[in-house]
Amino acid sequence: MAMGKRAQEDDIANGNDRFEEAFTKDDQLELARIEMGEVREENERLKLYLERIMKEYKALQIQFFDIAKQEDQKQQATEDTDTASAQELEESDLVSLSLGRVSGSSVGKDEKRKSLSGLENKDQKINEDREGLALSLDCKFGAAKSGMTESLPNNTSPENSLEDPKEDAGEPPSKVLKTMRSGDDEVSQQHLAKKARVCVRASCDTMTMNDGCRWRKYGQKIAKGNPCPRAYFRCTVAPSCSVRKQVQRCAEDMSILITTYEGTHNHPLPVSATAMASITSAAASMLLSGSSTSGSGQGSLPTATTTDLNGLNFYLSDPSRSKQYYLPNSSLMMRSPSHPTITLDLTSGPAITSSASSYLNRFASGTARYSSSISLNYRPMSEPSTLPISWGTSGLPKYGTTDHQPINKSNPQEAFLHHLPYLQKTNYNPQDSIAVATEAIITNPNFQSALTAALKSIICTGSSPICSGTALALGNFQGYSGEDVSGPKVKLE
DNA sequence: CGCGTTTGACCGGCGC
DNA sequence: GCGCCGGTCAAACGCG
Repeated sequence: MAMGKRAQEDDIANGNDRFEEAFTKDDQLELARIEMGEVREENERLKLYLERIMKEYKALQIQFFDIAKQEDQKQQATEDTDTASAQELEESDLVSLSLGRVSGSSVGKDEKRKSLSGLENKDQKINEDREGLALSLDCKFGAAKSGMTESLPNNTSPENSLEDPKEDAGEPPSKVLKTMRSGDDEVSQQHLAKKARVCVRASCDTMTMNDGCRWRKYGQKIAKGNPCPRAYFRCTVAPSCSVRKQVQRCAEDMSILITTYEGTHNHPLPVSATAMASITSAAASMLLSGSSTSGSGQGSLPTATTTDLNGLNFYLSDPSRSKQYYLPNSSLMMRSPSHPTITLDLTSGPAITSSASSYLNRFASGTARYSSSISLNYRPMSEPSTLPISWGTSGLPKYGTTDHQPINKSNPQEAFLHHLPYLQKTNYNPQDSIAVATEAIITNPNFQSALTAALKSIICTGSSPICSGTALALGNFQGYSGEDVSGPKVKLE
């Protein structure tokens, strides 16, 4: 009997254990369900946003075609042979090919179009895996698409190339272009891609701004209007890479370094180089797709527009129309009218005294919107404390390999490369990522980048803050080949 | 010796 | 046509 009693007690104890075990399991299940529900809700929200944007896009598309039609008729009627008209023709090519450059009231419309077409290009692979997402989708911008694929400075391609080198046709887009349209358009597209430039302004005390790439200096000139010499660099990561950059100090504020990138990388980039590539990529894609702008409503800038890209501050100029709005004293940027240039202002300080800088400052103020989550200020190495602990002392992420390119030994002071702005995101809260990303979708003119940010933030939520933060800050994340974020398991229905 | 920088020469586009 | 100017080339040079 005693045995039986003990056995009973044991049974009870075991029963309690099992009960507790079952209870905890149920609890976990319940928690998981709740989490799933939350995720679903988020997905639903995103879905709604996307649907709304698609609706707007379609409406704008219709309007755009009407406008384009009218413009064509006008041009045929007023065809002229002087140089001015030649420029206009070039512009019209831009419009017809990349669905971008449209002046006046239609700018805002193009913006979305471009954004979507860019999205189509960039996130195509992702979209293929997501039936419901259907983002790009029906944006059949024929030539525009081809223009994007090619012209999107590789900036995207470098990253893409890490994922899928096959897609990286390399810089000369001619192959891609050949798939669309013929002769003249092809030429103009190539011309456009070749001329597109992304100008980065950053407060920097060193000789050059280290962007992670390896550069070889091939020339130096004293440009008119600026006592500071302009240095010319060529990418040496790959012999065939034709990417070039110009580095020059701002004549008005010697602490500001102006770096202008031109061309597209046709090779995988080192991890440390994907940062600037991502930024310039988004900027260039915006530029080449004729983007516009959150700034359009702020003032009357007939030829210059601005926009925020994930909080980054872009200043877009259309030199083909007029360059007078472009930093007047910076010969680096305004010299060549045939070079559409987009300026990314990473200077946080009060600025420069030129009239144009007031634009930059004004637009910079718009960036504050995201400042709580993303720090965009470029800081020199002397402020290591600003880096999240998760980042190594070098500023490099600790995940992945150490496969970054060695710093140019000729410019040891370039070590601050790793302090690229988007890495500075310090107060990142993963739970805010979705909210921020969705806000980006709604407000960001560069839909492509915004959407990527949203997806990546979702994908990365729950993983390391680095992942989330970086993804959020980056428009393109493909460069981080070490992280398996390219094969998202998240599904947006 | 290899790699990168320096620097004067050269080329081409553009405006007058 | 000419000159200006930005951009590039390539030989010379420096450095490790």
